[in-house]
Amino acid sequence: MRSVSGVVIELSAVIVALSDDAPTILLVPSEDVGAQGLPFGPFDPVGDRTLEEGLRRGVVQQAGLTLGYAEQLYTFGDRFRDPQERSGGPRPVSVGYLALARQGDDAPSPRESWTDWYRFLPWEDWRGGTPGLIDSVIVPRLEAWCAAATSKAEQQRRRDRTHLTFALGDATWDNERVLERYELLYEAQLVAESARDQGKPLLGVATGTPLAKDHRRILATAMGRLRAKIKYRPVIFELMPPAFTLLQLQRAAEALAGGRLHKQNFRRLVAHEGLVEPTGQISVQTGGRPAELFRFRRGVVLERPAPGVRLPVKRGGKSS
Amino acid sequence: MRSVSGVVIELSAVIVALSDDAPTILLVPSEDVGAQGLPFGPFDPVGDRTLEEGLRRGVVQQAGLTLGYAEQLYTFGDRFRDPQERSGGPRPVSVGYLALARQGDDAPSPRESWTDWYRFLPWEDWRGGTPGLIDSVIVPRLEAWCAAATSKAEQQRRRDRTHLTFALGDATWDNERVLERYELLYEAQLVAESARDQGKPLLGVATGTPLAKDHRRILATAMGRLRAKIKYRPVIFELMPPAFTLLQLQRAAEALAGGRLHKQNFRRLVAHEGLVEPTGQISVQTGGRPAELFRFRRGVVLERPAPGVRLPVKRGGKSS
DNA sequence: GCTTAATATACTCAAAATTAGCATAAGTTC
DNA sequence: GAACTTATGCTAATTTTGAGTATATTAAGC
Repeated sequence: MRSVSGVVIELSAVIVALSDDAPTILLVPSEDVGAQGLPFGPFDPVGDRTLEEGLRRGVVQQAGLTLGYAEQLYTFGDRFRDPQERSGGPRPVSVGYLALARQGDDAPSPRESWTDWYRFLPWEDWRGGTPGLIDSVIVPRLEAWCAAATSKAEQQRRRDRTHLTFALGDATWDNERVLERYELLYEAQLVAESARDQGKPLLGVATGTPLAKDHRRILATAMGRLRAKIKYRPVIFELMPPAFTLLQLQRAAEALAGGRLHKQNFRRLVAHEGLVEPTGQISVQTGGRPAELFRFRRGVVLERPAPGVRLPVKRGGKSS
Repeated sequence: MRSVSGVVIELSAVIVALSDDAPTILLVPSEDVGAQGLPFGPFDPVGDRTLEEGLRRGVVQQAGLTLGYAEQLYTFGDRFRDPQERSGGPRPVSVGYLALARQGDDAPSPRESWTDWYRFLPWEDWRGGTPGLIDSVIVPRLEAWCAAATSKAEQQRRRDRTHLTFALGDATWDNERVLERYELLYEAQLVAESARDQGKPLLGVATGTPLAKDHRRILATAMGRLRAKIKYRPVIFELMPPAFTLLQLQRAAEALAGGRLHKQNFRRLVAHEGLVEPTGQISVQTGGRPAELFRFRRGVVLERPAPGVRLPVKRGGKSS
């Protein structure tokens, strides 16, 4: 095996916390003009025993934050994922991580900011119904992109992909296909990064706020993974305070999943799975009848094969 | 950001194919004495546009095989994952991939061999009931390992982990926790790699056949991922011939999942989900009533949100 | 040609889970 | 006290699952 030089391994993190009903991510200033980026740092093959250890060290250094839960997401190595590579920089390969933090665990220093993750992927938030952006901008421009294909076969492939990921026709919206949607918008030149990465000017309106390098792609990967994971592992409790009401838990699940849930069924499922146990205390800040406070029941992980919050999606209905 | 040298990126692949009722993986000779290894090659930051492209190029070079389906699994970077690192080698970071091939698509050259993957993780195959190895070797030695913990708290943690992953007590066997089981056995010194990686002699019997470096860990990751994936993506058809009987499909699912399925319910689920369509032809090589031949129905991916083979596990029952 | 064995496939029936509510309880605001 | 919130209990219709039984169609042995 010949040794290859000119590679640099970066470790980047999507650090998620919940602030009221918004899932937020930690961002830092970036070298890219006019864009923020994810916190990241170099992997040190001499000092770091594992990749994850390097990530934790780097995040402490860059953001002054000590991480709790962290899991590896994906390794991003496409050429020119960092536009700087064009001007002769080394080939950066980035190992992306998803990390969860409780809001207020550490106060971020002024250089960092927690930002609603739907600012970058606004089409992913269906809590208030279909996002207007989809009907007004995304669908028309995707249709144009489909029609612009050179061959009939390619046209059909584009249509299938568009319908599948954006739930046109009779397909249903799959909240886990976050990355597929971002990649489609990237190919169809609907996000600012497509033009930027090719060094071309942007045509038309871009959707969502761009991030540095390929960080929006990493965010999309993280969102998809987290949405999948809350269904079979109790990771949502890493984001909750030690005690919470069932409605708070529901709002958290809705914030991550990007859709509304059926309240009575949600509480039935949560209770039935034994995910939580009552603390005996009562919350009075509800604005209505006081609610019982619950805590995560650690024992579930030993009882159920795949403990997570089930998501009884609400379709037509009126009750809240 | 300071540039760090002394890192080498490797791309390794778990290439799975089905041979009769055995899932097999492609292995190549390894520098490690007495062990085979996964095919791998270096990532070339100059020539390879993407990591996956590098993988495909490397696999063609090393194994003469052209890959169909491939997905990234995980990036392995623990120190001393390659024992050679101790003697001053560079720090190897390996991006692991899962790839699927149809048996017979390419004839392997004599240096490679397709080998039953349960040879390396024999405790994962429950098709013939609980593997004898678990009761005879694994459970007794894991119990000794639990008892050997220094503190009561650590003892309890080890017991919980053992019960959860190996389904002792009232826990149920979760066929996706392949990696967790391997890592437990590694920590408990039940696999040859634990001693080898510490440069110590092996105490007692080792379970399963070892592989080079951390390749058994990569295999465990691949097996867990594939077992999860067949349930929500139609990847199993990448391993099947173009036309097959429902029993052949069931045997394939059982081989991957490592357990028996309920025949009547399996066919009901497969038919109900619209995963397959009849070809109109009949297979005569059944040894009984001839079976209808089916093919994968590509349309499903556009209709169902998560099309995959459901696995109606068989518990007590007698009917085959 | 008949029995036995294998496999394929159709159909059933009870239990469990899900969906989509209604109804009532217990507070706050004006 | 009326109107409005939110919490929580309960239910009826439907769908899905689990675990079969029953029957069909072939091959092999005698």
